[in-house]
Amino acid sequence: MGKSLVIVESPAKARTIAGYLGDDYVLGSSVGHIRDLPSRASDVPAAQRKRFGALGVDINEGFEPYYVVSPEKKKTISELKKHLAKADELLLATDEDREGEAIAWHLVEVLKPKVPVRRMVFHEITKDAISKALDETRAIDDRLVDAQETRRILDRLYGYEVSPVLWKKVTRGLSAGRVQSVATRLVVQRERERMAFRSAEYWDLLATFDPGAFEARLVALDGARIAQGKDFEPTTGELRESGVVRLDEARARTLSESLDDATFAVRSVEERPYRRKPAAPFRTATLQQEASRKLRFSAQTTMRVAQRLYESGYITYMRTDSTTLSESALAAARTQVAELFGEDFVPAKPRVYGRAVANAQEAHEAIRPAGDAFRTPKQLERELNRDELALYDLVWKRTLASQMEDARGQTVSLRIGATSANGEDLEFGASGTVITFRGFLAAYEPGKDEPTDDDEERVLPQLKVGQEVTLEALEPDGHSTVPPARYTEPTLVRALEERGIGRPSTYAAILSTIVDRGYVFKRGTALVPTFVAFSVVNLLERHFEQLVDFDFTARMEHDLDRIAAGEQARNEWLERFYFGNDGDPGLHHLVTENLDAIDARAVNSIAIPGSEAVVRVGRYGPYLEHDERRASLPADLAPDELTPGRVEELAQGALDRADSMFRTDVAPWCPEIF
DNA sequence: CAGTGAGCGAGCTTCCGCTTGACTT
Repeated sequence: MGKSLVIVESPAKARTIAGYLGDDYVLGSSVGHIRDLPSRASDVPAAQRKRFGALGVDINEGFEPYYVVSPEKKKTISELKKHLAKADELLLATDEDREGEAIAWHLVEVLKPKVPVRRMVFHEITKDAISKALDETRAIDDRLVDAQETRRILDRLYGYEVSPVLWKKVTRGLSAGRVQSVATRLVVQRERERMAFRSAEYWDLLATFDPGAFEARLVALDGARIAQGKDFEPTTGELRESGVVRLDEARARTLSESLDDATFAVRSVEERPYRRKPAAPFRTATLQQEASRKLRFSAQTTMRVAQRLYESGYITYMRTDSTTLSESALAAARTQVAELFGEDFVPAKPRVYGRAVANAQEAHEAIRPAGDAFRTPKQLERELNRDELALYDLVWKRTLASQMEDARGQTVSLRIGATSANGEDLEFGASGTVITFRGFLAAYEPGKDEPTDDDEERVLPQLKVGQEVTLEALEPDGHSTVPPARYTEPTLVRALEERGIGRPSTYAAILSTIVDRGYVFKRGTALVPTFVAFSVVNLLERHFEQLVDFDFTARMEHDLDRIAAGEQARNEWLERFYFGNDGDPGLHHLVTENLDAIDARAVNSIAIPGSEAVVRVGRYGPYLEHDERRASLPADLAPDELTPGRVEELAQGALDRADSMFRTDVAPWCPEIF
């Protein structure tokens, strides 16, 4: 008698909470969303099909959605109904964010409870937080539900209206969406930069001095700074700044030889304190980044392993945008740091990390070891497999480090001067860091995408101004500038997260989507765009510019907040997006009347910098068009590898093999395009 | 009667975000 049904989203969470609540409570889980818009018209009953059409939204009647319960969810719902029949109260404990609020609302709509319904929310799974949540229940926030529904409908309209444009103008089966199209655009833009990149060569001198056999580089010649990589314009390879000296190989060799009899003396010693703070505890995006750098896990692997750790009670929830630790977690971390490293490593006050991300909803804690006392990885060696243990180790170390003291030390910068045989003044520079107190570094060193010399710990000898040093070795050293690196899984996720695009639950899925659609392929860890991606991005940039603007989602989020606050009407907002107003044509117009304005041949033509040839994307894939001739392109060719030289080679290859050579004035590949 | 081919019409592709199995490889 008198039992309450508590519904959460995750079955694992239900199990945990059941332990904190007494026998008066029955736990159920929705296993995520329980209803959604139909994915195709045939999922809508025939009688409703005319009204809701293929969109599942009645665009003429207040953008009313038609929701369907998918077959896989029928069982979940019947189980919840069974529990509800025996309960005399329903507590909706879905996550406290936009999606969680909507799930709660859908549950009420579908379960049609006859007993009182209350909404309860908590952001951490501790006994205190849950009992407090029981005392502070509220009603469902209908405005927040409105905001979620608006988001859902916007994504449906965008995805289901723009994708067919791509089928008509590029190739069947393609897709566009608020998230995937921006992700694809980022990857394409980076490749365009690489294609436009012109390398520059520059030289300097690398000296080794005694005492200490330390290395120093030539930094100035007659008072002018020696050019480094960052001084060159990426698209021209030209020097950006005029007061800078660029050395070529000959000059570097001459300079080197002119120092044979020179004396070298310390000109300056600059000592600065070094201090470095630990990074915040993990959220989904940073966990994916570090697991990629340190464990070489894909985003998908990281999430799969984290899911297992979460379900077995080793870590807290892994899909989160929050870096907050609960009070009990802070205490656990501080206690363990004191035990393992000593009191010196515990800061006077717990460290607090602010909101790290745009559009964070912070419905959960940071990702950390579960429980009120953290188990060490060593204690778990027998129960976890290799991948699980490695990921747990990462989470555990990062959590402890986040509650440890700063690393402290000294940075020393040296300048060493000499005069060449030709009377030129040369200055060499070296810097080193000595860490005197390791602080958080004792537990955890953040990974890097590309290791650099600067942040290596390097010890320089104690030297005084005026002191002479001996030249042990002197080598001219050549460098060339490199194009911006391609995105990898974690760097693309970071770029999206920075712009508030996508959610923790979707980061890994976004990567699969753009790969599955044939927009991106992986070469090692690098994400390489296909020529089809270039076509799609061309089309979207030229004809749906505002939709692929990098700030589109941020603006949407801002508007959804206004809807949630009751400052903006849902229908007005959707009306404007879809049907437009003053000057803005709206999406509907762009995908219907304006369709003829999209020149398929133009968007499917990709110019090759420095070459007369163009790549065209046809129904059967990309090919090269050059001098009225066509040549097919190898499927694994990266766009930036299509240099003018490679174009010649491919064109020649096509000529040599008459069977694969074809003329441009016959056999149209695609009626729309040619 | 069997095989071929032209012509026509119908159906399909697609979004984001929440959560796990159930499934195959």
